[in-house]
Amino acid sequence: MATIHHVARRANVSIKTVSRVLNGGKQVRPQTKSIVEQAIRELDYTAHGGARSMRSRRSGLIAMVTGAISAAGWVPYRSGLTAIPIVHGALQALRSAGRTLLIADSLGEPEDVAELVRTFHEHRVEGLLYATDHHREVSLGFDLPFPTVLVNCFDGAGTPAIVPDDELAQARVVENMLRSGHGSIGMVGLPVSFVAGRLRQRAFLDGAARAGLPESAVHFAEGTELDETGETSVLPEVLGSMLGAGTPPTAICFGNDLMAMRAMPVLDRMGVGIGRDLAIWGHDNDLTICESVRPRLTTMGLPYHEMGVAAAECLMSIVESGRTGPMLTKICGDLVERGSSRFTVPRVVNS
Amino acid sequence: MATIHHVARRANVSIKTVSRVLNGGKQVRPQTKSIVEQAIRELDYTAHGGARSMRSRRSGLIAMVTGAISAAGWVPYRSGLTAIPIVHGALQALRSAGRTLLIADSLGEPEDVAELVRTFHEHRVEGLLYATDHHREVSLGFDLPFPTVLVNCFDGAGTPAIVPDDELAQARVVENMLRSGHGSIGMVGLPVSFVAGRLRQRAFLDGAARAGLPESAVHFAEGTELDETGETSVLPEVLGSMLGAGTPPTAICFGNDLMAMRAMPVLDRMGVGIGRDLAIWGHDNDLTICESVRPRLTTMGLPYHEMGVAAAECLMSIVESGRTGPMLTKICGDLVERGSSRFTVPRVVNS
DNA sequence: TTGCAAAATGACAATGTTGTCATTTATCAA
DNA sequence: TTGATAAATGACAACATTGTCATTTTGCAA
Repeated sequence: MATIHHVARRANVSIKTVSRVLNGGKQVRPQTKSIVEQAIRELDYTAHGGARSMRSRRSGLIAMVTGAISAAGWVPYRSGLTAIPIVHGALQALRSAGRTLLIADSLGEPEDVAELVRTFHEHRVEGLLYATDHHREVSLGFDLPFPTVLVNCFDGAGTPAIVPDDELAQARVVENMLRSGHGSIGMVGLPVSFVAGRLRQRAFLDGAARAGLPESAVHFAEGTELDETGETSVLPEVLGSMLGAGTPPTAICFGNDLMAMRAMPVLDRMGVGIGRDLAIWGHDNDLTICESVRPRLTTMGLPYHEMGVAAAECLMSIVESGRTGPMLTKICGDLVERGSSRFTVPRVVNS
Repeated sequence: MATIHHVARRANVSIKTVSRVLNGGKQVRPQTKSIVEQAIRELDYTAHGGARSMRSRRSGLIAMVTGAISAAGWVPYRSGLTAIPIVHGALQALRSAGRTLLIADSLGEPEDVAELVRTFHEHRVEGLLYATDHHREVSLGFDLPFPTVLVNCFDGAGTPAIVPDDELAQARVVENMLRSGHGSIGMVGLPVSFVAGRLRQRAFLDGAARAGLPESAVHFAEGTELDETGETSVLPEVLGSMLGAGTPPTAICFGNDLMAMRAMPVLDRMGVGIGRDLAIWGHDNDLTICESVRPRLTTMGLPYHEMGVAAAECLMSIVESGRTGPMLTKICGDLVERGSSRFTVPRVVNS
C-alpha cells in the first residue's frame, strides 16, 4: 500500500511537502501542489489516520453512545417512537465538518457504558455524544477522558446538554387549543414519572390558568405507559370520567401520537366524534401514525433531528476551542396542524 | 497521558512485556502479568489504537454505510418502516467480538458513497457493511479497498450479501392462509418495481397454484407506493374490484403493515368485516401498527436484526480468514399470528 | 546585478505501538 | 550439579505520519 514516502518519491519532493499538501496545501506553490496531487491520484494514496492521530493528537473521530438504536424496534416489547433522528442529525453535522462518527449502542445496559468509553478512548475519539431514547436525567458516574455533550438527557453535574423544550412545546399546544376558541380543555399526559410528563403537565396547567380558564374547565389525567399490547390501557376509564365531567373538554391533548391513535376507537365507541364533538392533539409527529389515522392527527413534533445537529455543533465547538459550552440548551419542536384539531362545525364555548 | 513506556517503567519491565500483556498475556509469567496489570490500572492507561494499527495493520474497526438512518423518519415525506434493526444486530455482533463500528449514512445520495469509503479507508477499517433500507439491487461501481458484505441488497458482481427470503416468507403466508381453510385468496402486493414485490408475487401465485386453487380463486393486485399522505392510494379501487369478483377472496395479504392498516377503514366502509367476512395479513411486523389496530394485525416479520447479526459475522469471518464468504444468504422472517387472520365464525369454502 | 525579506521546501526527530530476533531465566532429566 | 531445552523477557527497528527548525528558492526594490 502506498505511503507518503511513495508519493514524495513520485512527485520528487520531500514527505513534508506531501504532508503539507495533504493538510490544506498552504505554504506550497500551486505548481508543486498539483504535481503532488497528481502523484496521490496515480498511486491511489490515502493517508493513514492512525499515524496522523499519533503525531498530531487529532483523530477526527467523534463517538456516540445511544440507546436509540436498540429502542428502535427489534426488541419485541418496544415499539414505535425513537430517537433515531438524533443520530441522523449528528451524523450529518459531523460529516459536513469532515469528522467521522464511531457509534455504539448501550443496549439498554447503563453499566456497559464505561467499557464503551474505554473502547472509544482507545481510538482516541475527540469527544462524545451521549443520547437517550427519551428525555430523562442520567448520571454517567465516572470521569470521561474527553469532552461530552448529552442529547435528550441531562445530568446533575453540569455537563452540556441539548434537550427538547417540553414546557414551551406544551404551552404552544395550549395556545393552539385556545386560539380555536375552546373553553374547556383536557390533557391525557405521559406518566409523570417521565421528565416530559412532568414538564408538560406544568405547562398545560400554567397555560390554562394564564388564559383565565376556571378550574372546572381544565382537565388533566396521567396516562399509563403503554405496554406491549395496549391491553391494560386505562384510556376508556380516563376518557369516560373526563368527558363525563360537568364542563367536559372540547379539546384534548394526548401524551403522544400512539396514545391519541389508541384513543380514537375508544372515543368512537363512546359516540364522541372527532371533528364534531372533540378536537385532539398528539405529541411526537410520528408520521406512520399521524398520516394514517382519519382524521389525520395534529401533533407537536419533537425536534430530534435539530437536537442532533445542535449537539454535534456544540461538541465540535468545545473540542476545537477547549472551552466548555452552555450547560443546557432547550429546543422546541414545531406544531403540525392536521385534521384532528379542526371542528367541522365550530362550536365556541364561552367561559 | 500515560503511554506504554510509563507502564513499563512503573512495572519494571520492558515495553515489549507490557505489549504482550495487552495482547492476551500469553508468554508472560502470571506474576509479571499481574504486576503489569496493576501498573496499567494505577496509571489509567489505555493503549493508542492508532499506533497499534500502524504497526500491526489491524484497527479493530468495521465500517457501515447505511441509508437506514436517514430513512428512519426525520425526512418529512418518509415514514415508518426502517432497517434500523439491521444496524442494531450488526452493532451487537461486532461488539461482542471486540470490534467497533464506524458509521455513516449515505443520506440517500449514492454518489457520496465513494467519499465515505475514502474516509473509512483513512481510518483503516478492516471491512464494510453496506445496508439499504429495503431489499434491492445495488452496484457500488468502484473497487473497495477492504472486504464488503451487502445487507438487504445484492449486486451483480458477486459480493457476499445477506437478504430477506421474500419468496419463502410469502410461501409461508400462503400456507398459513390455506391452512385456515380459505378457498379463495388475494394479495395486494408491493409495487413490482420493488424486488420484494416481484419475489412475493411469484411466491404467492406459485403457492396458490401448488395448492390446486383454480385461477378464479387467486387474486393479485399491485399496490402503489404509499405517498406522504396516502391520499392517492388506490386501495378502495383495488379492494372493490377484488372483492367484487366472481369468487371473491376470504383472505387477503397486503404488501406491508401500513397498507393493511390503511385498508382497514376502507374495508369497513365497504361493509366487509375483518374476522367475519375476511382475514388479512400484513408484512414487516411494525409493532406500532400491528399492536394498535383492531383486530391486531397478523404479519410476516422481516428478519432485520438477524440479518444484521449474520452480516457482521459473515464479514468478520471473511476479514479473519482472508477467504470470501458465500455469495447470497437468504434469511426468512417469522410469521406473527394475531387477530386479523382469525375468523370469529369459521367458514370453510370448498374449492 | 545585488541584497533582503518572505515564501517554499527539506532533514530529522518524535509519536506509541508491535514484530523480529537475541538474550536471559526457569525447568527438568540425567 | 550439569546440560539441554523451553519459556520469558528485552533491545531495537519499523510503522506512517506531523512538528520543529534549518536551508533553499523566489520575488522584488534598490
